[in-house]
Amino acid sequence: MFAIQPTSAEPIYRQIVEQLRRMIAGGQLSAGDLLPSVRDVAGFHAINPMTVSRAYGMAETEGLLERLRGKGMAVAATTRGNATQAQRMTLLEPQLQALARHAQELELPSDPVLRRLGRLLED
Amino acid sequence: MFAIQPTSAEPIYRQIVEQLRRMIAGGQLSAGDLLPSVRDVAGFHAINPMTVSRAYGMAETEGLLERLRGKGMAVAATTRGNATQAQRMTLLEPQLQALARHAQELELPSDPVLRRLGRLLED
Amino acid sequence: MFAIQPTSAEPIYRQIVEQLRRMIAGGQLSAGDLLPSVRDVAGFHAINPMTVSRAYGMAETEGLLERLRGKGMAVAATTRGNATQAQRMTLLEPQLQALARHAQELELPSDPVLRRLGRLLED
Amino acid sequence: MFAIQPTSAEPIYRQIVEQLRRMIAGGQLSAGDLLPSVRDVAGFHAINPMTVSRAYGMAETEGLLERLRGKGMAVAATTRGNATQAQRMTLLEPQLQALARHAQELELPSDPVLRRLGRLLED
DNA sequence: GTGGTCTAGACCACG
DNA sequence: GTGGTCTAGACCACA
Repeated sequence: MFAIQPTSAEPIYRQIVEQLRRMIAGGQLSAGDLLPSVRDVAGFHAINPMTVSRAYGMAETEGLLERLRGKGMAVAATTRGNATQAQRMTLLEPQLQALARHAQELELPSDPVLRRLGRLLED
Repeated sequence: MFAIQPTSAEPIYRQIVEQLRRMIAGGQLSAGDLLPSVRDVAGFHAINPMTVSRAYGMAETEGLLERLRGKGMAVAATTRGNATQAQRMTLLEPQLQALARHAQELELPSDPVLRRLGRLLED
Repeated sequence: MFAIQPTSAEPIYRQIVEQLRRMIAGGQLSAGDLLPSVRDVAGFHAINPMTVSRAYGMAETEGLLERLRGKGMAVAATTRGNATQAQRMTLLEPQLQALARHAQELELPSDPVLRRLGRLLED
Repeated sequence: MFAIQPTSAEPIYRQIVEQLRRMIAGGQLSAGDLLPSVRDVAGFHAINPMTVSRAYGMAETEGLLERLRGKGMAVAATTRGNATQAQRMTLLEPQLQALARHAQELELPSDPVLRRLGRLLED
């Protein structure tokens, strides 16, 4: 369900929240879709349930999810969902800018960087 | 001298270390080059000297820099420097993979992502 | 817990790191062992928590320790631990050479030096 | 003349002062003996003349050396020189205690440590 | 409860 | 002038 890297410098709870944000914006998750339970996610990835709970809680605060009593968490009905392509590009912009800056610091020409990214995007 | 974003989630000292790593690998800094003093960097960016000192210290531990007693820090002579393009691509790989994964979660087609990155790389 | 001499010329944080290195190599600390918290060590020895934190951080960089998020620092699982006697002798070699050189500069015969060391090793 | 390790953590000036102290206590240097000039020592070891000068100055302050105008530095006449063996052992005691503690932390038995030191003392 | 980061400022070591 | 170490204390991130 989620791609989680416990070793990453990025905190686990944020990996989950941002992944949710992207999957909802991208339409992979639609309003009303039920999310896996805190216990399931925590058990599957061997992480602390409190961490998953916190991520769900923050996503709820943000309006991405809503709590369905007795059933779990679901994608919020109010979510606009499936944002326009331009809106989704905006979410990627900071990472694109950081990547470009780093490539320049490495004195890498555009071509190999674009080709490598193109290949990764095909998968 | 360094591009520092105090608001970023990435700690300042690590921003400096990683920037050093890239600039040395990219050849913008060559073995023997003297770095700006801790006090200069701290004053210029209005950050605490200890933060800069910590970054320099870690870069020294990593073998990127060496201390010239009484003169300051310099790019280490042992540094291979100016790594091959393939080696430099390796430093960018994790970011490329993360970017590709996020683009897919956003259900973005390759084309606009590659075009946007291409434009950023031209600057 | 740790033997710390605040008056020594050797910085406190390095005293801690090197002691960790020896105790792990010697098997007194085993992979997975939880270390006393930064605050405990700092309080016990009346030193600044940041000093301890710095020592732990360097030991982590060196691969001796690993951070268990929210639980503290533990001896790294990857540590070979309990090195062979020959490997442990290697860690002592520089000090042995310095001691021998100093004894010679003092024109001290081997015998009293060895006897004194022997007595100290019995404790 | 002096055994100097520029890479050591111990500052160069102190390496010189302590070596002087030991060689005078051990009788290898006698009252009146002329020391090599600052320029010679600095040139030979490729270190900063100011460092040597500082070491000589501290040794003078300590009463080990005296300045002979126009001739250079010499071992002070007032120096008791050639201390008793017990006095010289005292100068080695801190290092012996540190070594013993480290050997114990490494869980090394006395025997190999003493044998290795014995061999080094024979050279 | 853990550790991490940063600040402001002091003092030291070295050249 | 350089960097190194330490303190006291604040605030954050994570579990």
